Parts: sequence; C-alpha cells; structure tokens
Amino acid sequence: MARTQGSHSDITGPRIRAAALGLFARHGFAAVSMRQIAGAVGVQAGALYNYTPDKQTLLYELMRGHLNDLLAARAAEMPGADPMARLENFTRFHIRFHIERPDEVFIAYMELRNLEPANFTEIERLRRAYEDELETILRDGVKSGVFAVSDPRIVTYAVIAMLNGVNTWYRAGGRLSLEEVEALYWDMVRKSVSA
Amino acid sequence: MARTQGSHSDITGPRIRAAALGLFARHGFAAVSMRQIAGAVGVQAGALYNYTPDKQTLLYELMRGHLNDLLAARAAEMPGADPMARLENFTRFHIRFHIERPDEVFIAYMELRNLEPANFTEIERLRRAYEDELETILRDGVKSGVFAVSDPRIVTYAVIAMLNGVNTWYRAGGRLSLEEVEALYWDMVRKSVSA
DNA sequence: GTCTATAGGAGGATAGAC
DNA sequence: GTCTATCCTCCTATAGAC
Repeated sequence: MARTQGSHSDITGPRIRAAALGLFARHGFAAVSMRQIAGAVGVQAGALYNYTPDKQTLLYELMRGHLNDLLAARAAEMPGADPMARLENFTRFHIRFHIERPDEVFIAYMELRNLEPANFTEIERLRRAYEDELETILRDGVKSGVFAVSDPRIVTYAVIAMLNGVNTWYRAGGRLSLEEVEALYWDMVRKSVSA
Repeated sequence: MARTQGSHSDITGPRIRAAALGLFARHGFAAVSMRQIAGAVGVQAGALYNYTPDKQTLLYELMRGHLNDLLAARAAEMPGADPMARLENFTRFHIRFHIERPDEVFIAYMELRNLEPANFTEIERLRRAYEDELETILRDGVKSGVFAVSDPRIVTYAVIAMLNGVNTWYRAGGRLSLEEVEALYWDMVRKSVSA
C-alpha cells in the first residue's frame, strides 16, 4: 500500500481519521505516534499536517464528531411523552448507538485526560447535554409516580455507566443478538428505577 | 524537596509507587515519563531502577497489588448464606472498597491496554476471580427464586459497571455520605435483579 | 498534496563515580 | 542507594523540493 506522490485530499482526510481512531482506541492517544498513523494510511508523517494542525486537534475532532453524531441521532428519535416509553427508547437507543461505535465510545471516555482544558470543557458540555435528557426523563417519571428514584442525577450516572458496560463484553456475532442485549438491559433499567 | 545522596531504600520504594500511581491516574501511563516520577519523589531518574526493572513492571505491580488487595479484602468478608444478603454485602463492599482507592481503580481499568500480554493475562485472571463471586451469587439467587436474571454473566458485568460508575462522580466530603451512596446503589441493584 | 530531510527536544534505560 | 552523564531511539512539527 506504499503510496507515491499525488493529490488525494478527498479521501486521505477520512482515512487519517479512521486510522487515528483505531490506533488511539487500541493503544491510547499518548502511545500512538504520528508516524504510526501515517503508516496506517500509507503516507509520510509530514503529510498529516495538511489535515490537522497537530495531534491534539486530531483527538479533539474525533471526540467532538462522535458526540455531535450522538446528539444528532438522539434528536432524530421520537420517543413520545410517557416517561416509561421515553426511558425505554433512551435505553435501547443508547445501546444500539454505542454498540455500533466501540472505538469512538472508548476514546470519548478514556482520552478525556489527554484533552487540553478548553477542548475538555467543550467535550464535557456535549456529554452533559446528552445526560441531561436522561435526568429529565427520570424527574418526569418521579413526578408522575411511575419511577422511584431518590436522586435523579446520581441514578442518571448509574444507568449510563451500566449501559456503557455493554461495550466491554459485546462482540458482533457473539452469543446474544442486539435485540436480546437491548431486552436484557432494558429489563434491568426498568426494574431498577420503577416504583 | 531536592534530595542529595544517601540511602533510603525503606521509604523510597513506597514513595515511588505512590508517585507513579498518582501520575498514571492523572495523565495516563504512556504520557508519564520516568523523569516525572523521579521528580515527584525527589530523586534522579536513574535511581528508580533500583526499585523496578522497567516502567512496564512498575505499572504491572501497581495493578497486581490493587487486585490482590481487593481479593484479600473480599475474602475477609463474612456475607452469610442467603443470596440476597450476599448480594447486599457484595454491593456495599464493592462501593466502599473502590471509593477509597480512586487512583488504583482508575489505573486497573484504564491501563489494561498498556500491559504486555503475559501481564495482561494475569491481571485479567485476578479480576475474573472477583467477578466470578458475583456471578455465583446471582446463580444461587436464581435457583432459590429470589432473583430473576436471564443471563447471570451479563448481569454480573452490568452490575459491576454500574457500581464502578461511582468513581466518576463521587468526591469525599460531597453532597452524599458513603452510607447514602451505598443505600442508593443497593436499592438499584436489588430492584434490578429481583424476581 | 505528498515527499524527503531535519530541527530540536524528550523518552527509557545504563555505566560508573561516590 | 543515589548521583551525573550519556547512549540511542523516538517524538512532534516544520521547510522546501516536486
């Protein structure tokens, strides 16, 4: 795959992001060199700087892109008005979205400490916006009496932590289908917050 | 804190481990240099090699020590025979143990990918031994009819993921006491697996 | 847009003096 | 046991040719 000279701006950019994503997820941001990324794409290290001003920005853009995708996909859902139905929709959506993007999810949680302060603040803002919807669902369900949740913020963290755990064991083509995974976690989430 | 020559083998070893623990947790194994660790202890980089053959072993020993502490502390618990009582004991023990050691827990989960294969295998074996107890509790509770759990292995992962989430938000001296945190998570765990 | 070449520094680890 | 000095490798990022 050794590449000689030529112009490929339309495809090299996405290939760099894809290579960086996989390498960061597998080895960690700090452990991956720009030479490794370039090697995976088939260009020299210097060529990467036509697409990113530096390594930090490459990481930041990957995380920001992932969280923007998450918020956009979530905004496209139509969960209705009933808190229980909204919680089920949120749970199934979360599992489905995250299970399809293990590398992005891994990086977005593991590489926070490698973000410069300004970048960290923005990523946390986006994540917070996503978590806030779940907290609102829980509060609405408490009001209407279907949920028994003493501390909606903490329960939000607990539910999301449980759901994110899927990515530590799930492998496509494994013992359980996506529908079975969704059903199993929805059963646990429903029971854990129900009145 | 600049140190001149002298012999301090009894205290330098623990101080190196403590410094490495804090730095690895804050910045990540790959992002921390041996010079940084030495600087935090107040020695020169070369002196570290009187205590560890290399950086990799330093990480491995930290993780192995943590998991051995975990298994020893767990073995000292006397949870009784009833599955529900054992699950409550496991839940409260897990939160209490992990909330007191945020750096160790963080490293033991985040730096797995920086372990050499042989070290990784051993760490996973220790973690697996801990998880197996929870799975056994769930299976016993299903047999006796107090738990409704379709897949004990997956529910084990889900419960542990939820409990580990404590460390992402808990801060000593915060809004909730340890007892309140334990009660909140135990309420969720109990409901999520109950028949 | 990609290449080669390199600046300029930091990394892990070791040798030998004290 | 710690220090200083150093080896050798690797790093990010840039400069200028094609």
